[in-house]
Amino acid sequence: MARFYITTPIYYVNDAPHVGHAYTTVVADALARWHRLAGDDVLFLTGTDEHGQKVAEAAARHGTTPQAWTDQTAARFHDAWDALNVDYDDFIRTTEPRHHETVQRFLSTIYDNGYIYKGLYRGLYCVSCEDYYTLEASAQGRCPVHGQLLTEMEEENWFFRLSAFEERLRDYYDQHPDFVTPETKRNEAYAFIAGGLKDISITRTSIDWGIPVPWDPAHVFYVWYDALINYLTAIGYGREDSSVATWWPVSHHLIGKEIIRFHCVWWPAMCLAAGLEPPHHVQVHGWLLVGGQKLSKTMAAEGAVRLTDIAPVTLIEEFGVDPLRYYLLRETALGNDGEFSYEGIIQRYNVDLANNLGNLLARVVRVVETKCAGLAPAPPALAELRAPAADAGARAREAWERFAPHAALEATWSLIGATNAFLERHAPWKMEPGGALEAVLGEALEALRIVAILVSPAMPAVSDEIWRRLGLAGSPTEAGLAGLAWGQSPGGARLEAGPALFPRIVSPS
RNA sequence: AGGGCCGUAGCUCAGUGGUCAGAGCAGGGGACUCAUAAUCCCUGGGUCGUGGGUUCGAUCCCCACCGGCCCUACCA
Repeated sequence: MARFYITTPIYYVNDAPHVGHAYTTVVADALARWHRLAGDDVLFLTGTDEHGQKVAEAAARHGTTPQAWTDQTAARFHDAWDALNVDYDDFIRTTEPRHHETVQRFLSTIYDNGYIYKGLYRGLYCVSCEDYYTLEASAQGRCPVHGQLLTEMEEENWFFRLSAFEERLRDYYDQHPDFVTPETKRNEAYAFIAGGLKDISITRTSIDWGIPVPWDPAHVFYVWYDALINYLTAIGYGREDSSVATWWPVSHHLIGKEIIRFHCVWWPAMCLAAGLEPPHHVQVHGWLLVGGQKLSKTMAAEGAVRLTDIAPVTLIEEFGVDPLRYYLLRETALGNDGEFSYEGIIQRYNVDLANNLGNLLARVVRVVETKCAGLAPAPPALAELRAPAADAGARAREAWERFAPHAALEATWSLIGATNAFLERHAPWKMEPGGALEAVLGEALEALRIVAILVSPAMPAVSDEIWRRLGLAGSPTEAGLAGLAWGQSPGGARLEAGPALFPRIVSPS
């Protein structure tokens, strides 16, 4: 049996869940659902990143402990994913004991292998940013953001010998051309490696909200160092090695483009340092942009846009869970930046969902009601829609397998379009009762049954509802990919009309 | 500031070293009335950011510039 291990980044708890987080998570969920549909053994992991200075400070500001603070803030994330019908298999929090254990094992191994040493971190510090900049990153000794003079500060830290892996990383990239997709992002990571790697500081003494360094308890690991390792914690690294052997070779990390360096350079190097193969695949996606500007905290603070303030729940209330999921998956090609707008959601909703899909179901069910007493005719074996259905299924399958949900949905909608056109050609509403009429309607119903399956990774609830209204036994997920084959409707089922699946949105605000 | 990605029809985006550069939506024309004023058919021709260069020939290759964005010890 094929296996599929998909991860999202773990989200930093200080952020409130916003549309950007939802985007990544929904994509991962849809991919996981597709693979389950295909009968694969799937492990879908998401979670929260809970260490670091910012968290400790936020907790202090709220007059509570970091642990109590993260208990609250982490809850916002799994609540959001529940609201979005995200069916994750595991939700990891970096404050969990299992994670501490794995991190210490993993980094001790790297230490034992000689890739961690003590050094002096010297950096230029910006008081306003509360952050360090390297000399190269600074604007002639001034903060690139604030323009103030930077002060030089230094700190004794443990360093990871990243520089030792330049050659091995290049070899790995050369031997695994699909390690990072899409190709432009791969090139970006590769160019960074080829440009030369410097050792990086991986511990802090200035804070204590982190995982202690086993061999030097005065230090805690820098957040990113412990965060990346969550992907191994969840599969039992250092605790259940057989599970690592099962899942690590089929691991897929879904990440946003801003964290390419961590996942495509640091992380594979860390794995190599620990004597582990790098992850199997990293899929990078772009950003949702609003009016050409990113949904960032900085912009929000400046009042330019406030979309990070848009909670997924707000959009769910306005459009429904599945329409939102559909929009996120369909609107932009994974890997590219995409435009995010209310107008865009409304258009997708009205055109793709209400007019094409919802209306198709409504018109077919209506004609069956009036002409066939509401009983579904079985599909004919010789059918015009058989080829378009097979084609849509094949294209959708190929698209999901190459992490292209937008293309999978586009393929699915080609079948919906073909079915609407088919109805126009035959005009069953004008036909006399009889075999010919039943054949036409049977065909249309069969196409809808297949659409219900194809649409299930993106819109699970809608998929189930279509299935139910078609009077079919079982469920689309139970039918699986085998259910895509033409001619499986038994016929004779009683259809249910029901209210509009997607009532048109008439007057957008 | 340095490194990187991107800039294609009104909008959102595909795409290729060379026959007329594509799709969806919007717009225009027609058909139909089963359906959520839905559906179906036809249609419009955009200096492929700007200026150079390489080439027999570039939107796709190289350089510069302009604009947007990402990274450079927060961050999908």
